[in-house]
Amino acid sequence: MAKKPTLRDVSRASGLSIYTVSRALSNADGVSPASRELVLKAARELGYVPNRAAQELRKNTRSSVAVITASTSNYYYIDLMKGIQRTLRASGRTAVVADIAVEGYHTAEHEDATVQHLIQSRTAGVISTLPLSPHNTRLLADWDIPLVFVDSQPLDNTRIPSVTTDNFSASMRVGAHLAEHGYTDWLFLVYPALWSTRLERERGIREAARRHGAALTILESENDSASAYATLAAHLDQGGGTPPRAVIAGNNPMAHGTLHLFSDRGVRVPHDVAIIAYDEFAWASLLDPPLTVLNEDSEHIGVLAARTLTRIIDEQVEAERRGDQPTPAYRPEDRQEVSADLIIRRSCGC
Amino acid sequence: MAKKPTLRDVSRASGLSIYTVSRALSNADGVSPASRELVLKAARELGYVPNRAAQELRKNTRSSVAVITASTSNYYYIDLMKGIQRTLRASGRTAVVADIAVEGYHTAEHEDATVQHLIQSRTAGVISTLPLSPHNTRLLADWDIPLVFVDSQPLDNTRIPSVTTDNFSASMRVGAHLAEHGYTDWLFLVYPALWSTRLERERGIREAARRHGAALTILESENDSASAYATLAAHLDQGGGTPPRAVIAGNNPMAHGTLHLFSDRGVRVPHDVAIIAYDEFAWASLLDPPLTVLNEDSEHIGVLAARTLTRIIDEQVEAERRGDQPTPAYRPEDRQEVSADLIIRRSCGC
DNA sequence: CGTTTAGCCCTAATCGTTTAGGAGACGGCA
DNA sequence: TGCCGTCTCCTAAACGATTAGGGCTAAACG
Repeated sequence: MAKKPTLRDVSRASGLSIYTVSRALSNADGVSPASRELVLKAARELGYVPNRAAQELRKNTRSSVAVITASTSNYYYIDLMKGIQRTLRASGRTAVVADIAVEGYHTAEHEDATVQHLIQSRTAGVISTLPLSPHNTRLLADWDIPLVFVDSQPLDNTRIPSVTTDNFSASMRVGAHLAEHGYTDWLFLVYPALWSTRLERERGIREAARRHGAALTILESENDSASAYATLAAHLDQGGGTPPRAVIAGNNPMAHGTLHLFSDRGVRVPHDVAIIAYDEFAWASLLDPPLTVLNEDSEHIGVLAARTLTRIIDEQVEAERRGDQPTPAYRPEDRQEVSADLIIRRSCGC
Repeated sequence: MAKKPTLRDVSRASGLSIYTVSRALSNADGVSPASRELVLKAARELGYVPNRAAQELRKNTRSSVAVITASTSNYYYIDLMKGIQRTLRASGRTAVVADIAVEGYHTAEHEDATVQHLIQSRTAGVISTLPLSPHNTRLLADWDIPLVFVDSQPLDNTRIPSVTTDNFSASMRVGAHLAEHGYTDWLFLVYPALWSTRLERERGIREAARRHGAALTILESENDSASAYATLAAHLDQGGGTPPRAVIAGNNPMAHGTLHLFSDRGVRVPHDVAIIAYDEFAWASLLDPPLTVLNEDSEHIGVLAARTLTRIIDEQVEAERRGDQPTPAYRPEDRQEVSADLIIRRSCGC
């Protein structure tokens, strides 16, 4: 098509003014059935499709919500996104994912650039799986862009809504189970604290080790399978200490790296070393051995997050319509916590 | 913030005209260093962020590319997206995924709605993992939106770029390997032909069965793990025929359903039945037994698709700048085919 | 018959940018 | 001094939609 048809073209073709065309197409009243018919026919024949940029500019609305993640290769995000997408679809909004990590690594500059980008496009709302820098959360607040954290919380700001797992209790449960098996030498392989779930998970595991009198080593790796593999391998090779009796894998990539290493080295699970991992996923039950896993229902978490976000956005546009301040209205009950249970399979020794 | 700062505000604050402010911020020349400094300072103080909708409207440009998928729960898409995102980032564009399936099911109306949505937002380009309806491909063409297919091809249109796997040869390779093991009774569990890779895969398997004199049953299921499980279970229960000696799982969800069923029923793999699946994924080597798999490098496919798409878009904006027709320029060499090799593990009986 | 009311439609302003077409100042040169 | 470039900056017109405010016509009412 040489030139894309605009309202003006439909107006010309139908012999009615731009105003009437606009009203007719948006199904508003003040247009006679005959004119409406005329307009629709002309629009159909021209293949007219409204220009969203122009609409958003004029109406000062926006239709998409951003989900901030880092390293989406974690399968956990798939289910999360599924829940978010499903919930959002109902309200006619779309979710776009903004991956904050470049080549797997998170940098402050790139976080800043991403947030800047979101503001430029005047995003309707943000769901973040990472605690953003104070500067960036403030920036979003300045622009009245509602924010919901999932599985993460900025340390300083307790007002912003979030959906988190009760990782402390869950971790205690993991520890208790290991203790039941009589294991007293644990290794906790974790990702960096940038992903803030790390904190509560670590606190819970530490507390469990203390209560059950287990020796605990904490090993930190980058948040991907290859790093997990390498870090754990280096630790084991380093000799000195005996290998642990149980490994707790902090998330999906950690579990993958661990199992991979043990498989390569012929370490038998759970005979030589037991494994419990965080985050259930589709293939866990089909692994060799089936993986004992802490199950947080990430799809459900996605649904909850998307639901509170849409509510806040809806209230916001309502307020704007009334001429009130469009500041997002956060409520105390918007901070939700869901629990996680242990799915016991074979890798723990059961 | 009560009112979001606009160019006009920066203009007022700096005492310079909107024109000068715009030029200064976009780093164009025709602005004295002193004025530029003034503008930047004012913009910084006000916290000015340009409004993308206004920019895109005025400049008639757009910055995001859409990836059309159905049922993203297939892990295959993660790697694909990774490749796409990585390539796109370099050119300053963003990828948004448009999932065409509602609750796992594809409908023509929803495909139409999605394409309509993409046109409304004047997407810069589209990468589709599904062959779209002729109507929709024509619509995108009418709006001069470049299109690249990955692992799919519309039946009628051979002009549009695509990156596909040589599924026919790959399937022949699968068949040959099964024959080497001496299996003569195969079952091919596949997803619907909506995902057009199905066609070549089926053709290859059929041809292989013919050449090696194997009996072949083809079983179609919906494209998700649960359906695969149910369909296969029903087929086995139906009795009459003996269970097959080898199962070929058409993709990731099919493999998951199959392994799940066999695991539930105590069918030993590969002792009782051998399995080969399409599409390598991170956990394949850690399954019980390690899964023999056809490896198409989906991240690489993503890179190739994104690369040709950006090239076409760039040429398009260049043409537009010159005042030429902005029709996307497709070249014959934009139809690329990559090969896939068999990763032999244990599930085939090796 | 004059006045009101309702229904339909139009003109024109507006959203926040970019940019074509000049205008003014200033220095250099004949 | 007069003329001409060069720099710098400005005014105003787009881009494609929505919508406030008003005008016209015809029916309804007294």
